[in-house]
Amino acid sequence: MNLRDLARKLNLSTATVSRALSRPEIVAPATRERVLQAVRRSGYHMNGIARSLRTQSTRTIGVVVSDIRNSFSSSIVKAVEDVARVNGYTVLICNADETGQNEEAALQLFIERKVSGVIHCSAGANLELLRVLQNKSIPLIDLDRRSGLENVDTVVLDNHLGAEIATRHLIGLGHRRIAMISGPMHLSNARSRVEGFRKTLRAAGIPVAREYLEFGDFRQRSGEEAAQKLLFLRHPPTAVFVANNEMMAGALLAIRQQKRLKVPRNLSLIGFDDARWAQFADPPLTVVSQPTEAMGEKAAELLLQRIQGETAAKTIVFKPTLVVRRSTAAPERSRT
Amino acid sequence: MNLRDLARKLNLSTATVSRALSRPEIVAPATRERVLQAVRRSGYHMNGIARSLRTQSTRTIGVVVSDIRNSFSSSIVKAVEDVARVNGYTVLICNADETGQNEEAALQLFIERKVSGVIHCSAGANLELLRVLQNKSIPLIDLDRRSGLENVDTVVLDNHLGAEIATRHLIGLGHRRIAMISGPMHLSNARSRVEGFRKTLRAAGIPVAREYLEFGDFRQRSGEEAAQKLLFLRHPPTAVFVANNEMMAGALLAIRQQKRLKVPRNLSLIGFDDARWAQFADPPLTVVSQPTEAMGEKAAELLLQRIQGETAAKTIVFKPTLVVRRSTAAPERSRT
DNA sequence: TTGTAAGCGTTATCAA
DNA sequence: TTGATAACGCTTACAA
Repeated sequence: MNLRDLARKLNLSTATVSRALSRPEIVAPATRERVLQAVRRSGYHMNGIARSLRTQSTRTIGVVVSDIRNSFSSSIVKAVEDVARVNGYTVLICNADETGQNEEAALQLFIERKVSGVIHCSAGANLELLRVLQNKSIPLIDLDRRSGLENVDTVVLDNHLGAEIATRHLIGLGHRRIAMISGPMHLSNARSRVEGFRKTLRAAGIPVAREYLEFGDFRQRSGEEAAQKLLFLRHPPTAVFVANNEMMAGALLAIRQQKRLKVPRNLSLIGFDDARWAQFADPPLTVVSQPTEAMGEKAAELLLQRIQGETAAKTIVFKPTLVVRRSTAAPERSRT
Repeated sequence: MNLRDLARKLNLSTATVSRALSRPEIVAPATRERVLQAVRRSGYHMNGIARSLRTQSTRTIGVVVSDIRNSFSSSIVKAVEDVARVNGYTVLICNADETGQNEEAALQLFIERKVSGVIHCSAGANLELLRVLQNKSIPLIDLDRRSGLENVDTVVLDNHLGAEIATRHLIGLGHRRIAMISGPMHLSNARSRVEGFRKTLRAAGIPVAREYLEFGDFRQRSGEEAAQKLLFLRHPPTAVFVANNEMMAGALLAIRQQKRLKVPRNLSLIGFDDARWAQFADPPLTVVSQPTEAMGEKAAELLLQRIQGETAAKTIVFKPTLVVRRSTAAPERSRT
């Protein structure tokens, strides 16, 4: 059942039926009703593919998230979908699973599927492919992680500040042996967090020991391994700043294996991103919180503006806040 | 840049170029190479919309999840996407956010977008719309929750058994005042869990008090409210079985507000679905675990088979397991 | 207000 | 092995 069949049944032209459905106001009320009734009765459904081909518009926005199982991504997806929905757009979601290759596959897909715009959290995809999108003038938003592309709308957290807040909190508590479990340095957010960490330590006159800086890949497993190394150091740190929530889960796992080790008594722990479980954890986690949903919303809004013709590339930077719970405390006297 | 342009540039017909790209083996090696090179050079990308229109196939599978922020959904999405990818399919995800209306909107969208098949976790959508899909012979899988449709592929957990396991665990510990926070009764999984709970209590000769059965909507907030009611009962329960992880988060919030109340000393708590955070919670949560990823994979595989012509509707039932952690214990002597 | 007909970018049929 | 051409189902000039 397509428009033609419907038109034939009603003794109308396909043009009229099409108009009755897409722009009802320009068709005579009587015929409009006739068409609408026939649609209901016959169970006709528009072929969106055909329409998209004809109008050269899919009203779809492609989203690549870095890791769909990370609650950060869920929040982003939810926020984006919500604003897309009210604007009559739909969302095509792909999971990069923290690998640039998957991200590239997703972008490739978006090109073929002719999405109206793309929101993407870089997992390290090649810039060339992103340039292709730009050349095809597919609006693009960098979210959470800067791709390195010039002249692109960007929605990020002030990661440097986030790391600074975390580090200062630890220093303020009296820690001097402070370690960090960072994300991979090819990601902008990881870089900023490391930088904020380093600068803050230096500003406080605390040397940044090489062995106190571990690099993971923002996934649980790497957090576990990094924590393990840190714990077995000759002079283990008294506090660890973990740069994302997945790695924090891993770190918790590693720490739990050392029966003797109690957080925060023997080790303070501060995380990045206030996942819902952070407050339920044992102990409740002190974290740097980011306004995840707001970031997702903003990205979607920016993208929609771009799609509607806005040309100036904006960069929006959100501010993190410190949420003090019970995983951080002053270091033990005995160990200092 | 489209096929025609490319063909012109190469002095070939569009037909040949098309073939060189879609079925390279039926075109002369020399021309094939020529085409492939031109594609690389010119940065040509297939128009998937046009192809879909022509071939009447989108190779897209639509997924409606009940609540994208629930980690259960993330796992499903990840699993489905993974098997879709290796089979050359892509995934269109929609979030029902536990409301039938959103679910219906998603299904409507899937019809228009001509998805090859649908996996859906019912949030209570009208059966009529699902029948429309069936009439259009769009393969459909019920996942986690039975829609009530007859003759449909189904992938579910043995929820009755899950509730039985949970309840028996509590009874075995010595509890007799056992409450349950259930999901909404219009969802099949909620119904089965309540049924399993009731039957197990009855079998143990424990009366099922009306005020010990609270109904939420599978979201955090409702879990919090339900727990609150339970806690303020004249004779509060000594154990609570919470029917999903979101409501468990809410219950934890409510319980935490009663400073005096310690889990499991004064109250045992058992959850449903072993979300990653359950093991990090304070105390680590005893839960009924379901093989979430396996369920998602199976659903995707079943759907793919259906798309490829399989006609028999299968029902796959996965088995839950008990994961005992530290949120359950024998009831206090003094309160019994 | 409605109808005619072209065209969106592919693939598939048939003929060369 | 390749080419000419007709679809796929819609929207939109333009004409009536």
